[in-house]
Amino acid sequence: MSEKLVKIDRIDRRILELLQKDGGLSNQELAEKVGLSASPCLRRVKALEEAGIILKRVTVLERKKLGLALTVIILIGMDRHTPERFEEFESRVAELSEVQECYLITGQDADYMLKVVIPDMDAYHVFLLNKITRIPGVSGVHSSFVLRRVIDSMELPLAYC
Amino acid sequence: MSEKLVKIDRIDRRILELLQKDGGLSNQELAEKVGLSASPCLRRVKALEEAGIILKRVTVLERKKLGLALTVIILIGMDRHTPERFEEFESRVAELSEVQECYLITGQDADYMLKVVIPDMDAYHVFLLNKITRIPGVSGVHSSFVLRRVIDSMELPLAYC
DNA sequence: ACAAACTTCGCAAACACTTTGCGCAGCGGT
DNA sequence: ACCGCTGCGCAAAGTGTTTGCGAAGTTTGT
Repeated sequence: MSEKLVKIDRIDRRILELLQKDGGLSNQELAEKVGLSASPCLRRVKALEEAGIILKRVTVLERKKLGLALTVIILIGMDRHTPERFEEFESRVAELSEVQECYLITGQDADYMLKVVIPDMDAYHVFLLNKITRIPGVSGVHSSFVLRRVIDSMELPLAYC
Repeated sequence: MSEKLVKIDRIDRRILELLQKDGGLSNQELAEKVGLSASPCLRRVKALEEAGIILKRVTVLERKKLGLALTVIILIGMDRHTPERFEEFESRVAELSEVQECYLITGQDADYMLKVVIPDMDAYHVFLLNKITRIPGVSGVHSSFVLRRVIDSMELPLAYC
């Protein structure tokens, strides 16, 4: 992690746009799409990785094919707002593979927002009772079930660069 | 999209686990990690793609390096629950590059949950006023700001397979 | 229990892509 | 106009991917 500075020009932005959408693009395909030959294109991608702008590649799987039909948004309130409570909660949540996202958030109603992926209601019931409500400090839990996935990605808006 | 059936054995599961974490793994590295030679490993990955279990690869970028310091969870209520309202809302939201996630959810307080990534409060203010509240039918909007990102991934739990 | 049919492996050859060194062109500052 | 810097493309060398094929192990049917 040398973390050098990189000034992102039009071509870099295009590279980031394309790679965000398709991380499986070969360097050659990418080069062609941005109008460069393979070597400068690869050097740019490497530089973006060096700079820490490109973090990693991941593979996205289809949840339904894996029997994970249910996605739940959970809002959780804590009884006391002490660092110990938060640390305990966070390390316990980090152990749970069903939790895809967990954020500490502002707001009077909730302290944490979780996104959980799980096979069905039965499994969710077990998950909630045995995993979430067992964590010390958890006082209020509100579950919202996802009916429709309008947008679900990790793409960042590059328009502000 | 032939979408053939695939029975996921122990090795397939391992492949999916590894690829979820690091989509940039070469087939050779992957093969070594799962204890296979390159050719059967590649054939399995291809089969998982064919079956639609592996959806795509994406590249994850570092938001802070791109000047996107703020993440907001927005809960939105609609005035009338008609299909037209929902369709209009969803197609308008799909146009907004700042919106990373958008789900139609159950619950009395809100109809939609959005996750928005944006540079700062000023930009968010503009975004909310010019983009979100302008969409017909949006009646209640509640913003929660992300203070800490405990978990943020797209990994699915493979323990249920 | 045995054989046919099927599955899945590893090896090796053919092929393709990635990666590096190098020379050249364009640009900004003096 | 010249020097230095940056970034490009070409080409060669190095790696990785991909395919065909025979062997080994497993299941199915008789």
